[in-house]
Amino acid sequence: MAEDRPGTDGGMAWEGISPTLEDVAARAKVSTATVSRCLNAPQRVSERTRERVMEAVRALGYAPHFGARALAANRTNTFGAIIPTMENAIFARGLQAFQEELGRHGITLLVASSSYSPELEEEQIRTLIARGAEAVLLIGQDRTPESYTLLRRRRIPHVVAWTNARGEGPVSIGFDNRKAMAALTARVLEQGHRRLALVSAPRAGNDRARERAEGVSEAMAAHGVPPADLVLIETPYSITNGAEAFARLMARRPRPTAVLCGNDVLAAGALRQAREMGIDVPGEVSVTGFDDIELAEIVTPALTTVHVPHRAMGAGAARKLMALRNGEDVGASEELEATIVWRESLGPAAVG
Amino acid sequence: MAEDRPGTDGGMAWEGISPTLEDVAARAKVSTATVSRCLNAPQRVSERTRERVMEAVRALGYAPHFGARALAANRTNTFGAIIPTMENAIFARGLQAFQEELGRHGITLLVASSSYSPELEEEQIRTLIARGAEAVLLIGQDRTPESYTLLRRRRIPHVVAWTNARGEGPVSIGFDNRKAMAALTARVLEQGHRRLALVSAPRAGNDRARERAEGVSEAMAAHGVPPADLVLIETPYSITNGAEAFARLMARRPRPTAVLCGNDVLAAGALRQAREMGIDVPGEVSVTGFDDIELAEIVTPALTTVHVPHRAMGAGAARKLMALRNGEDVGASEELEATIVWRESLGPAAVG
DNA sequence: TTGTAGGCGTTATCAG
DNA sequence: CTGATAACGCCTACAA
Repeated sequence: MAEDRPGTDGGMAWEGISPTLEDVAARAKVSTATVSRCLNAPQRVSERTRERVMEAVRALGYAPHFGARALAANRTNTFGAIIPTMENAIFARGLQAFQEELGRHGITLLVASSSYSPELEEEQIRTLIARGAEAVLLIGQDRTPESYTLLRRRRIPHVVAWTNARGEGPVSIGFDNRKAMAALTARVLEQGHRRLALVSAPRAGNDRARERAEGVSEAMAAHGVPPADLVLIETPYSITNGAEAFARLMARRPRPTAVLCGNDVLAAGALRQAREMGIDVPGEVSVTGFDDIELAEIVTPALTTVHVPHRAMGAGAARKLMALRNGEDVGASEELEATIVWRESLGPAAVG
Repeated sequence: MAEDRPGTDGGMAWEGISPTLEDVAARAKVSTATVSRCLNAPQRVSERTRERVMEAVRALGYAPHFGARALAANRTNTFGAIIPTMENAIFARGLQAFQEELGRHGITLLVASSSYSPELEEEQIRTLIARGAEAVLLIGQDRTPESYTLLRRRRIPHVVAWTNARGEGPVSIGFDNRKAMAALTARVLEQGHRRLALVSAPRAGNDRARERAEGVSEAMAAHGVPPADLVLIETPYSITNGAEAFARLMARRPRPTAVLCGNDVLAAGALRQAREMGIDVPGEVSVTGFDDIELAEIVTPALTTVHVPHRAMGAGAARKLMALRNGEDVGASEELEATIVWRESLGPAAVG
């Protein structure tokens, strides 16, 4: 049963191996060049031959070899994105919008995650480049200098999102984390809270976390509360970690009356722990989040948080990158607004 | 400043273009073959030359061209996975485990999402194949016949997860959706509930949803409750949809006393709506979920749900695929256990 | 241990 | 409109 090679026999080609341009050409009795044209510039081929070729393509189940195409044409129609994590939904909506916008223009997205590690991110950048990413979306500003060197050397357009970078450096599209967190903190202070705690993500290698923490201090100072009084716990984003951090905070005497969380996931964990400990939110303690993901309105009590323009950032980043790839100018960085969403988890400070 | 070409000058290479093996070879004064060996089989190169080569690699920031490598070596060390959606966390944990297991063996993962559309999935399969995926993870059993044809023709190992497929067809690793849902329904019935409702994902093209619905009917029949009495609403997985479905159910007279949801996300929506409508759960109505994602223990009341062995499926699928790719035999399909997690959202049926 | 050279599947530049 | 043919960057016998 084992035949030799498919060769140019007009019969059923041997199944089991990826057909190539040559196989299609043989079956359609044309040259490989013509097949290639049928696929890439159909209008440059006569109707009759095109039909014959397409028929052969279908019959053989032919699909062009991506690597070979990248090699020969030096283009891939592929963009890359590196996000810190896929484990929670923080980046899901933004990435979805990014993807949709690219998809509309026939561009494929390659996603990698860095686990909040600059070294890992540098590695991922290398991988994306090797795989032919023509443009790259990055989150935030903290990364190794080599990461930027790599991208610049290869002339690969890149944009940083989830942050607002003034001045030189890469083009950014995002919001001012410090300003947003300061505004939220101001609201908390206006409710009479003076003993504040912040559950932050580890700030090393995470400029968003750092800026949010700075925002808290800034607002405290502006309201005449010594920033040094802030109780700060660093812990990676996860519900469990949020719960643990909250428990530790509640063990202090005196207790903080407001617990600000670096994002909604930590805040959800804090709420779970509060319920478990029988602590009333916001009656005894207020809790706030950051991001306004769907989770924020599901939990009880619903979270007061900062609404981040996820979709706008994702779509905007896609448009900027496509423009850059096409050699157009996209101007300076773009600042979007983050707004405060007041829900039930923030209330007035208890007397005393 | 514009030089001609980098050539073999020993000085600083011209920055701005991706260096190739040849560039590295020139700088290290060896042949391209030696550089290639340094990268792929370091032990076959003398210490001295290897150092020189690696130094050149670093200096030039060289990274091998993925496409070229795939073309020449006919291997990519890349696996693919197609999941129905990235929008909610249903598949996050399983995929994470899948990825970790692959990463341990130096394999890169390409992820695509099908939006629960068999046609889109077929398209994604083509794309993954074209990009060199050497093995593919799929979710569930419903797909176009062509999808399987494509994979078989190319001899691409594939495994289906999140389901348990007996008999012929592709190897599977997962749990029995029907059995799990039947077990959960039995618990509900034992609590005295007789007016049941099911909020399911659209069953067309989704065997897991179909089997779960069948499980409900099966358990009802076994308990002497006419399956025809089941009120069924189909709606895509999302919190908002879950909330809307719940509202519609509560508008019926008589109301169902237990609302089973096809997954935790829908159930979370139902709970939100219940709170909004001032309906007590489980006092007036019981609600159950499916999946046991983190969300399930965050919501109020915490969800009674089916714990799905996400991580075990992901890791197991990775091991099976790697074995298959290496030509080993992996035996038949593997059935894992899904267990019921009893939390607060399920209680006894109100009298009357 | 190292170098030479052919080929992987595709695109693109030429002639016909 | 179609067909040769030379790249593209890398791997791998095969030779030295």
